[in-house]
Amino acid sequence: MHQFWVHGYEATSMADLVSTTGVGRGAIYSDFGGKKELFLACLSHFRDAAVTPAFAGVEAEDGDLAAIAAYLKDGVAQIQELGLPARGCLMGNTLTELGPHDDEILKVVRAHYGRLTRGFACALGNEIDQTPSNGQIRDLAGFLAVSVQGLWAYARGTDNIQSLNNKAATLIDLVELKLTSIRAQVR
Amino acid sequence: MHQFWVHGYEATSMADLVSTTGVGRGAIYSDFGGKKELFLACLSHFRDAAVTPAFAGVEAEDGDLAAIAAYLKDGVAQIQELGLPARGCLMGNTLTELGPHDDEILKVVRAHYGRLTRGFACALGNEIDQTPSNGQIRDLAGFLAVSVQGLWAYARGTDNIQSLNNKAATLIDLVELKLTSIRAQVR
DNA sequence: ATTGTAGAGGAATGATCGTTCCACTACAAT
DNA sequence: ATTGTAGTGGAACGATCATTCCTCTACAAT
Repeated sequence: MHQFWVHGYEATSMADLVSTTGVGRGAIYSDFGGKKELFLACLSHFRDAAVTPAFAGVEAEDGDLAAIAAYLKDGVAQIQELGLPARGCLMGNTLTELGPHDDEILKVVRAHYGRLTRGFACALGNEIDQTPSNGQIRDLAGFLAVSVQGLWAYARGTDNIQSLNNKAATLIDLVELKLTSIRAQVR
Repeated sequence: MHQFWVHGYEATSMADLVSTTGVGRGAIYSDFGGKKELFLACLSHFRDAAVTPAFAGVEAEDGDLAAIAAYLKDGVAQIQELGLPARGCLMGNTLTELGPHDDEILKVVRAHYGRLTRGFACALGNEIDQTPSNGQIRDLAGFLAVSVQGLWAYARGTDNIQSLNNKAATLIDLVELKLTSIRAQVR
């Protein structure tokens, strides 16, 4: 998975995968079928092993803005641990590289965006005691998903961890501001 | 340029470039030197022919939030004209694909992010009669650059123009809210 | 009409691509 | 000890990759 994550799909050869995983060519083809099927399996594994634990706090029943802030903060902290430049989000990287060219893969990435939006919407809904289907909440959640992906993409090109922290903090700040604005207008 | 823009660097072969441009192989190599040099020339051409005119309103002496909103609105309108899914931003696509792997290209993309941030900062500074070097303005501008790139990346995977409009409108809405908050705190 | 030159496009370079096949090894089950 | 099985890694497939070289055409300048 890491090879695809760092280098992308096209720039990763089967020889790379054999050498970095230690798994023989034959085994890869008999277990997965081919390069694309292996990649799809990596997307699933990324979803389960990387996204699910990182996003669990937001998706929790009692998720709130603090959970979203923690998700971002942990993400940036993890990037710092692993060293810059970062790998970004495999889903976001894949959307950029293969989104317009492979419907099967696009479906997976779209589902990821939907999941992010849904998770953010629930957490934001808890903040204002509204259902996540509230129009303003849905819009704000969708924007959050796009902005967060923009942040992870940006992380692939910067060597300044502080700029990442600033942008994450600014995002949370803006969302908080919007929430108080919504609360005032509801009242 | 379009070939790189749509398909990315790795997925574009010299044969593709020869057939889509109508320029002979020999001419490409004698004029540019090779694939990577041609790609760098495309990045420059993208900057001058696509970014500069689209971003001119924001970079103008009297740029303001309305100019930023117009930049986004025009961008989405152009995407709608050309049909979804969109091509995204060549700079953003390149950051994701090649950012961590080619320093020379990364330099160009970073310069683009710097340009966006600077343009946004000036326009936002005009809104609150502050210098663009104001800390809050700089942070907000940097966040704007990242969010906008996230939006163009998202455009590569959606077939719903309305969702793009919503996200762009939400971004402007949040920035406006933040500006009024800054104004209140300055007063 | 002759010359100079810029570009098109075919041929061929070695390298690498994804993929298939298969001989061989390692090891668990009986 | 024998059998069954899962996985390794080498050989080779045709296809395609970026790149170089070169021939031929088209056209402007003289």
